[in-house]
Amino acid sequence: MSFRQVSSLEQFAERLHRLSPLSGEDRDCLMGMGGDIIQARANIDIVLPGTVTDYCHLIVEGVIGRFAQFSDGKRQITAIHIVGDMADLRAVATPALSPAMQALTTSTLLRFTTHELRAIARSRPALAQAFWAYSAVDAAVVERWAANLGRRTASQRMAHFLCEFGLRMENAGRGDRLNFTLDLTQTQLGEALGLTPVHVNRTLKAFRTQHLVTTTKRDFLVHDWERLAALGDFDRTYLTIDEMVREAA
Amino acid sequence: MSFRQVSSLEQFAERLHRLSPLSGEDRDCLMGMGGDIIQARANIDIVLPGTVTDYCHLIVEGVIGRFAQFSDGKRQITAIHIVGDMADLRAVATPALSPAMQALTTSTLLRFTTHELRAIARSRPALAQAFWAYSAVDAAVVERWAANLGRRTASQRMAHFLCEFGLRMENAGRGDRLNFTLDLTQTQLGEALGLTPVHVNRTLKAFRTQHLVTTTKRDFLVHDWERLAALGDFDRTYLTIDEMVREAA
DNA sequence: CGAACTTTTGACCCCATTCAAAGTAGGTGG
DNA sequence: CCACCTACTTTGAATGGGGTCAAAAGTTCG
Repeated sequence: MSFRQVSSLEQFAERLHRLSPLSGEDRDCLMGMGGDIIQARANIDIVLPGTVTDYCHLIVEGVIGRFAQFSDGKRQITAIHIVGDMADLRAVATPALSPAMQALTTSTLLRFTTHELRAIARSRPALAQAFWAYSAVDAAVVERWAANLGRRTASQRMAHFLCEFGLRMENAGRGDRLNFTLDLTQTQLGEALGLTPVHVNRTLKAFRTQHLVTTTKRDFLVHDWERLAALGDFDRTYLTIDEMVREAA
Repeated sequence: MSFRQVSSLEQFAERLHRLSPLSGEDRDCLMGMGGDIIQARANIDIVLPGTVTDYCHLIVEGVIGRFAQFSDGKRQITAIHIVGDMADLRAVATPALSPAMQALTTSTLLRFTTHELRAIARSRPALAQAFWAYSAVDAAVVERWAANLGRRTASQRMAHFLCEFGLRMENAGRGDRLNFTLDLTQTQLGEALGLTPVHVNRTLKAFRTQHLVTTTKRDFLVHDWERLAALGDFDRTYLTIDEMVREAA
């Protein structure tokens, strides 16, 4: 495996460990998994809607989106994943429920079989526990996002999204919450926010004129995090859960 | 324990078993759990937003809603639970992430400690596996709902909701998909659908004049399931996963 | 039988969509 | 290096779905 692949797998292991302590052996067991490398250009579907796959996907490079598709062809992106995320770990628990996924930028993934993951979960209870906890955090993020989609205006959704994405990029070691690359087209952003591309554009423009953020190409510079977080009603708790979980344990 | 309490716990055990086979002993272990009885009238919060609880809640009677609350006080209901549902099982994996919950009607709950559930999950891998699968199904339902909130019109959301709720009532043995009681106020319905009470009313009125459904008080009678499902882009797959999971295994 | 919720309806407004077109890269081949 | 193509961003004008405000008509229950 290349450095990048090992490194993203290590990130995943580290995240699991923070959620639920793993022994050195548990960790070795994870790192010893055999996976296939998958490359995908932007807008390529990695898992088609309605498909049952026997794989889980770890993001090595790029941005990928989980989505639902409607009969009119429209898509709603329900989760965004970046380096170090295992995008569809819950498929280990219920293979019939693997979500549809799409590469949003040129991406590299490491693909593992649900079979292998289930096997190591069976043999190592600490890993099983950590996997479940990881899925639970993912579910909480989606739930929070559902709330945003239901009740909030375009700028509130955008603000929340920028806060969340910035923090996650920071956690993944790709810039910080005030300065990161959000390499999506405005159409893709619209599919995540439940807005039309046109309105995404207008919303961003408003943010710029209010001096909330500056964008050069797709690099975002946040000028006033407090104001952005207030606007988006952003509560960092649900993202920094790793720490809370440890305290509670 | 009363008949009702035992019966709802059995429903929960049965559901787990369909997701991931349990032995008789696993089942006994579940049925042997000690829980507190909780009663709550409509609109009472069972778990306050932002609270960390050490409990999981099984619905014995009534309808309860999981929700997120915003700083302006508005709420978005992210999941609805009825008899036999364990509403916040994922709290076993991550106690810090127990969602806020509210009784939507007068309800009876059976409350278990996450500690006890975690203990039996640790001692019985089959149960741990089943718990994870149960949480995964819950997450898939929430994800589907997020998609609806993001991209669909009021009538599409309503149609989808009625289809889903009807099927779940049928599965729980409370009427069937064409004929069930949806005992929520239109305000509560609005909080689930991301709509104002006024617009919920108008949407229901439209359904009535189109002869999609009839409502007497809060009893719903669906006249044309096919049309309702088509309107809501309802895909039953994600709810009848129990069967699919068994085929895949 | 009155007080407090609900459901229903009407009138008006606004946020976001739709439709349309111009401007701006980025990339490819001649 | 320019011409051209395709994809993305930006802006304008008109439309509409759902929100807001307000009030009346049912219900439920003490």
